[in-house]
Amino acid sequence: MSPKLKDEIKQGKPFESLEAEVMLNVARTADALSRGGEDILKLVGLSPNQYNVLRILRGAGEQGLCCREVAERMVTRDPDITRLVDRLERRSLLTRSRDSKDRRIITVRITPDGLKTLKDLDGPMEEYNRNRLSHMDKADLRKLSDLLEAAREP
Amino acid sequence: MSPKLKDEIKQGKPFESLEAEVMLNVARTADALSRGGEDILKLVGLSPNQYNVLRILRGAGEQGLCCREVAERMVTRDPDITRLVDRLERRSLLTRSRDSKDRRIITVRITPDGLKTLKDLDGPMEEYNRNRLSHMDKADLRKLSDLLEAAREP
DNA sequence: TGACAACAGTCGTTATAACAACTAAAATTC
DNA sequence: GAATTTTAGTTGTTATAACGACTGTTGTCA
Repeated sequence: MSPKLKDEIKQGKPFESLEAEVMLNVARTADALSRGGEDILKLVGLSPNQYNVLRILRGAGEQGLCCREVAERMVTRDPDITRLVDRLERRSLLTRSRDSKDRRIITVRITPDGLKTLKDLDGPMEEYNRNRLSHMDKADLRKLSDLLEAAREP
Repeated sequence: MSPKLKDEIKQGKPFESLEAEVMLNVARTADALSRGGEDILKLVGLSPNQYNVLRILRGAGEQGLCCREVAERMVTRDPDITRLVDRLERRSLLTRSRDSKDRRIITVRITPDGLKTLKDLDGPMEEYNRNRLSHMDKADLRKLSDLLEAAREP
């Protein structure tokens, strides 16, 4: 049975269109692929969004970023950066400091504790990523990645 | 600049691997594509999961489904079907009834109100799906859909 | 048949997401 | 340069998601 037909049966009705099929498959696949990573994050008590913020801050380095910049770089939007940052600050994984020039701005920086937490996760996460997709060859992975970027373009 | 390099800069660090890049792109794309649909659902006060349950029940027809079956067919997992169904029942979009043979089972069925709600959404949702992906040709959409299914296979 | 395992669903609790109104500071405009 | 708009972030509230323990029912098997 074709994979498409299998999904039609699962879903209980045929796809309205190819576009709808893609929409559904993107959502399904995102959910399926994210599970393993989330399980790893649970071991250290981080949500996917918290992990994402820490990685963004690691990338930003010592100068840190303001809340708005963090929000813009997130994989999935989060309308409540304030409290997301709150929780990480409480756990000493990052620091907040008010900018002296523009006093509206709060600069957020990762701490050594935050860096250590990420470092502990790097290996397991990368291993999971590789294993989870090890059944696909490089060419298909490259193609998939490019098509995904194209899909969200406009 | 290549799309890949652009993402590296956005993310603040290079990808560890092609697999990690795919993981990230699936998540990013799922988020980006889902926004428009969620906006449409907000107009009638449904969450994506609630909408998904109603569509599953429409597909199931008059015989309905038990909670476990609904959960299995969902696009994204939801560990709390009970209260998801609670909310829809309170709004008279579905009904619950206990199976007389196996008294553990609760059968869930969509109501005329539920069907009407879905019917009102069909047009706008399908239009959004088509528009959102209208910049891609059919061959690429087909390829993308197939690669996504392959990715979540094992 | 009586103990035990498996299953279907519920419920209590905590944490997080979503929505909207709000404060404070800086930039614009007239 | 006072009034307005924009920007950055916070906070209050409600709804939903996540986690785990729990109840009632059926199936299994010694």
